[in-house]
Amino acid sequence: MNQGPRAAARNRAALVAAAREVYAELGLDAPMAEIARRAGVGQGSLYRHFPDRDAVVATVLEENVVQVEQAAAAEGATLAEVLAVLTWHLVESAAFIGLLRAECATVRREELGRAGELGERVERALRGELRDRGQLPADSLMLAVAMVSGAVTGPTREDRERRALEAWALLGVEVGPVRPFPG
Amino acid sequence: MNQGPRAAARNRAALVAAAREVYAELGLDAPMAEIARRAGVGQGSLYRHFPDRDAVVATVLEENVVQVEQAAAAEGATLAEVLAVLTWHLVESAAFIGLLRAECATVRREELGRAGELGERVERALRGELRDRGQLPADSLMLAVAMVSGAVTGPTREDRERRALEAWALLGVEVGPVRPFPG
Amino acid sequence: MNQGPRAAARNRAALVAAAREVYAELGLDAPMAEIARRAGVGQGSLYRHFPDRDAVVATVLEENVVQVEQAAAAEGATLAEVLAVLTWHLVESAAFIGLLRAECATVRREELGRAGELGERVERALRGELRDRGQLPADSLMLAVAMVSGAVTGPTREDRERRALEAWALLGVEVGPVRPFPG
Amino acid sequence: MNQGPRAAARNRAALVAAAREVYAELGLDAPMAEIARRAGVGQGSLYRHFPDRDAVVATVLEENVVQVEQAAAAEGATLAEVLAVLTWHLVESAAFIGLLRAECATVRREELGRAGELGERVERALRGELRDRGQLPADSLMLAVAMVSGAVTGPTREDRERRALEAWALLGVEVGPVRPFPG
DNA sequence: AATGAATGAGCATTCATTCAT
DNA sequence: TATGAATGAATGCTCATTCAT
Repeated sequence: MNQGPRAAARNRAALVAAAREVYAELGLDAPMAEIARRAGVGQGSLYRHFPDRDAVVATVLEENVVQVEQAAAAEGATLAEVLAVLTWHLVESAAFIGLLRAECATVRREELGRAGELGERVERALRGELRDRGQLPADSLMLAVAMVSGAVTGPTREDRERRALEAWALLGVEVGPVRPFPG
Repeated sequence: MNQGPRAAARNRAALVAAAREVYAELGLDAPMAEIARRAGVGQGSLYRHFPDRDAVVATVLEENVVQVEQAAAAEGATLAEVLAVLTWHLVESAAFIGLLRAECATVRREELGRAGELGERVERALRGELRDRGQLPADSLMLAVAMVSGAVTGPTREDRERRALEAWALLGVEVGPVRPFPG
Repeated sequence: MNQGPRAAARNRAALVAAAREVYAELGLDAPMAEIARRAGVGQGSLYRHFPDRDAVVATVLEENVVQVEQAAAAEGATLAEVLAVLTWHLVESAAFIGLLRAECATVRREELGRAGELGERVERALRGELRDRGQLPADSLMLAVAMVSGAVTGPTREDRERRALEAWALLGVEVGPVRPFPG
Repeated sequence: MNQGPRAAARNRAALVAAAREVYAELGLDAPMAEIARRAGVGQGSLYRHFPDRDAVVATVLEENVVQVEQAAAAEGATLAEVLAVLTWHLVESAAFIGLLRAECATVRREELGRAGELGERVERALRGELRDRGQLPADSLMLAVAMVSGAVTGPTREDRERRALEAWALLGVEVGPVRPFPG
């Protein structure tokens, strides 16, 4: 089963994918063992790739954040499009919801580790899109994002997407078709 | 340290207060032992007063919900006033935030036990206030509450209250002075 | 609810009866609280009447033993009759089974406390009956009793009685109609 | 103290041996921690090897049962020889006594988990030996085993073996020299 | 004498993390 | 580098026993 060094990158990717799944299903305090199991690697390998639990969470969030940044950096991106990507990640990833709500939350702060930094990167990405097009005052944008994050609950993907869109509508903010980046 | 049976009611109250504090600081899955310790009683006493963890959570939430219901039932109550009471509890109680966000959440539902019922009681209380005065479509009210719940983060009481009020403002909903019930 | 000193004897009797029931249903390590509850008295009263768990067990067993002794002391008692009373108690009382099996058992000795003494009293009662009538060598009688005790299992009273009688039959020992003393 | 994965099989064996000892000394509801301690491993390791308490009990009993089955399956086995092996295990293992007595006991059944199945396997093994040679009616064989189980008490191995043999003698059943299988 | 609350040790079980292989 | 066993510190909960009333 040990496929040697060549498998290292593959294993890491499998771990991140497994972690994303597991966090979505069981929440952010899911057992580490479950992540390793679902990635098909030993627990030791998990800890070789990530020093501790926070590092896994941060890596999962990193991917969410990077996609939002990429969407924002894309040629001719509109705020509606960037928010659509952000919304897609909210719907998919319980961890991402936590990030955007809990940036400075009093609760479970410790579990989010580098959350502050990641939250700021989301904010920067959105601010860039906001120039001159604001449907919302710039300072309110992250608040709106937190509010939508609060609304994204429900057992199925569809429930969560519907609620997210209703929430944006209630804020009077237009959002493009919800999708990952690149589409 | 044993102050005898006379202290029973006092102990129960201390446990609820301690639980509220602990939930605010450590989240809803805080150790039971911490609640007992902070209330200054043995763990056994905690379990005498509450059969299990859910009962403690439910009791804490019950108090939040009852105040909202009372505010709604008060003579001449307006929606703004009821939302003000609800907002006060959001600001004070991490558990209450969880209740209003997670009513149908996919994750950790089990930790909220009777949450569904409590969430419905809040909804009923608010719907009663909404007749003929709706600044929001009735169906959107609970969604709006969830959104504001999502916004209520921050290390201090003041942070959280400010963010809550900004969130209501962003939704265009008027809210009275944030306070418990009765004032 | 406190009916004063006059109720003391009544309470004690209720506790013994409750203990007998509880031991039959839940085994000898049933919670003390369950006994008090079923007797309708506070736990404190249980501990006023009995210094500790062993004392309760011993008292329950005492009553079993006394009936066997009385049956043996009765005018014109036959071994078959005495064994019938003993068998009745085996069928009714899980604790009594334990006593007769575990007199010197390596297991759970501690729970039986005065068991040795009680076991000897049963033996003396039976030996008295054995004179000149022995279907069994005298030394084997207590062994036979232990063997029958081992056979008395089953979910219902009827199951247990049937098995007890089959066991005596297998040993070639005649037993009268199974009944308490006095009938 | 951690001797690494190589010790896994050794640890498992140590756990089973420790469990057997502990059950013999303290009964089937002995603390799990005691088993781990006596095996010289952490509690976590115990739970790695066995998912829960029942699994430990079942494993201990499984070994007893398997030896009886093997003795029965051996070329030219006689009932006396099979019962000799069964008797050896009764003398050694308090858990095995419990199994054979409690197959349908009303009390603590739950602690035996798969006991029913194991008890049936013993019965099948014995029935196979019984054909055409019956000193006992077939239906009485398991009752006789239960009876002997009831007789096997006493602080030392020698006490228990002597009482077991006396019990079989009282039933008129011939038993070979008490020994494990293979001898 | 009765009550029932309080206590705190004890137990099964889980899980993050370390480590020998 | 990968593995998965070992570890031991929590954690929820139970229960015998004590004690203020």
